[in-house]
Amino acid sequence: MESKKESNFQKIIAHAKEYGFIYPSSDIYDGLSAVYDYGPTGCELKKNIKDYWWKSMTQMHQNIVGIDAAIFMHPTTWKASGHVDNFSDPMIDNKDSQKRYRVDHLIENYSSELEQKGLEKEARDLINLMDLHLKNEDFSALKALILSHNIKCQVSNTCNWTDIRQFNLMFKTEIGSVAEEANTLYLRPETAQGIFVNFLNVQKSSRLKLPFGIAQIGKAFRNEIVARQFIFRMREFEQMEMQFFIPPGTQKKWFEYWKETRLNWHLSLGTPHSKYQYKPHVKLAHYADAAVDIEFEFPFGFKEVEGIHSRTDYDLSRHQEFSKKKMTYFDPETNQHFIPYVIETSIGLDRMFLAILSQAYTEEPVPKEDGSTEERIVLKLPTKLAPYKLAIFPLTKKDGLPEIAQTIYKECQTSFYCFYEEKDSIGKRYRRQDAIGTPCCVTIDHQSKEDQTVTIRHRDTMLQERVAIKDLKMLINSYL
RNA sequence: GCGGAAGUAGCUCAUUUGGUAGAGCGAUAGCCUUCCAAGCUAUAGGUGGCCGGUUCGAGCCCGGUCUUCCGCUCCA
Repeated sequence: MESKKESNFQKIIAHAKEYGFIYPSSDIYDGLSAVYDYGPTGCELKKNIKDYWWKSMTQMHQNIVGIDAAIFMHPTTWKASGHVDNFSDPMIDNKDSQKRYRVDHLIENYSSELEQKGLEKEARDLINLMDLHLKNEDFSALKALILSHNIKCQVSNTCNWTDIRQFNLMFKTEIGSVAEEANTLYLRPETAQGIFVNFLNVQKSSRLKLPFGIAQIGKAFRNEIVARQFIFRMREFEQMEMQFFIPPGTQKKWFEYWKETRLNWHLSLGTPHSKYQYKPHVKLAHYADAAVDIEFEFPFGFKEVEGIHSRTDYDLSRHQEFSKKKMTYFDPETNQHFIPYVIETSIGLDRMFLAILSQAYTEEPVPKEDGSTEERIVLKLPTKLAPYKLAIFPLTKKDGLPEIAQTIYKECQTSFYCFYEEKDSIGKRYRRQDAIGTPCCVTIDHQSKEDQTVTIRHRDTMLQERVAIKDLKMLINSYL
C-alpha cells in the first residue's frame, strides 16, 4: 500500500513535468535543490487557485481588503517579529548517533545536570561562558567548551562531535553597494509582517472598523536545512494569508469561525471531507494562544496545507515597542484605545496546488470497442481551476471545419481560456486534454455545417451531447 | 547533515567480459482515415550529469563533484 502511494507520487511528479505544470528550477543545470518552476499549464492552475482564494476572501467579505507588500522589509521588522532570535540557532551533530542538537540546549542540559550534583557555581560559570561565546558567535570556543566539559550525546554516549554550524533560516542580502552590518536585509520568511506593519495605513486609508481583515498573496523564503517532497517544502514558496483584527477577548469565537470557514473553503472545491482533517497544535509558538492545522491527505500522508493561528496582540505590540509608534485602535462605541488581537489564516499556495493536483490525478480503465480495456490518465480538476476550460477541435483538417472551429475559438477566448488543435486523431486529442484537466472539448463535424451544432465531450464521464454553437459560450460559463 | 540507491534522446528503458550509442512511446512535416492515444512515409533530437584519473581506447573501471529519490534528522 505504502509503496503504491509512493509510486503514485512519482507518477504525479513525472506527469507534472511532462504536461507543463512543474519543472525543476534551472533544469538544464541539473536543477536547484528544492526550487521549482511553474510551466504553462501550472501557472494557469496556480493563478486560478490564487484567484479563487482571493475572491473568497476579499470580494466575498465587505470587511476584508487586500495588500501587496514588498518582499524587502526594514531589518527591525524581523527583530520585532522574533525571527532574528528564534529563527537562527547554532547546531552541532554527534557523528556516532547522527543526532543533531541545538548547542544552547546541549549545554543547558549539562548545566542543569551539574546543578543537580550540587555544583551550582560550575553550572553558572558554564552558562555565562556559553552566553559570551554565543553573543560573539565564537563557534570554535563553543565547541571547545563542549569538549572540555566532556559533554556527551545522550544517545551514543560519546563526544564525537562535528563542528558547530549556524543554521539561519532567513536568507540574507545587502542593500546599497557597501556591505555593512547595518545594510543587511532579509528576504521575508513569512508574508504576515507586511500586513502588521501596514495595519495603521490600511485601517485609516480604508476607514475600516473592527473586526476587519487584510489579505495578501506573496512569496516568502526559508533556508530550510532539508527541503524535500517536491513542491511541498520549497525554499522559495508562496503564501496566501489573511490577518483578521478583532477586539481582545473575542479571539476564541473568531478562531472557531475561521477554523470552520477555511475548511469549508477547501471542501467547496469538491474534495471529499475524508481527505481533510484538523490537527490542533500541542506546542504553541511564542506568539500564539491557539493554533490548528488543516491537513490534507497527500500521497505521502496527512500534512499541513493551512494553519489557523490565534496570534493575540503579540505582533502589533512588538511593532509598537520597536517602532515607538502607537499601534492602537480607537473603538468609538466603548471610547477605548487598545491593540487589536489577530486571527491568522495562512495557506501554502504551492501545497494547495499539490493537494489539488494529487487529488485530481486519476488513472482509470477505459473499455475499448473490442472488449479489452486500456488505461487513461485524467486530471479531474474542479472546472473553475482548470488551466483550459474548453478545447476546440475540427474533426478533420478540411471541408471548412477548421474555419468554423476558429470562429468558435475567437468567440469564446474573450470569456475563458480555450485550446485549439487540429492535429492527430480525435481520440488522441481528447486524451491530451484529459491529461491537463480540460473539462470540456467540442468537436466540429460535417453535421455542424448543416445545423450549427457541435458535440461537447465531458472529461470525467467521456459522454457526448450535441449543443447549438450559439449556446456554447453560455453553457461553459455556467460551469464556472 | 548522515546512510542507501540512481543519473544514457522530451518520457520509459536497452547497449552481454572497456572498442567513440539503439528501441518503443512522444515531437515535427506529409499522406490516408475520422468521435476516444489507428496506419504509412520522412525528419529532428544524445561531447552518456559534470570534472579528473587509469588505458592504445571509457557510457562501462577508479576518484571527486552536482542533482534527484528513499530512510533518518530538521521543519516558530
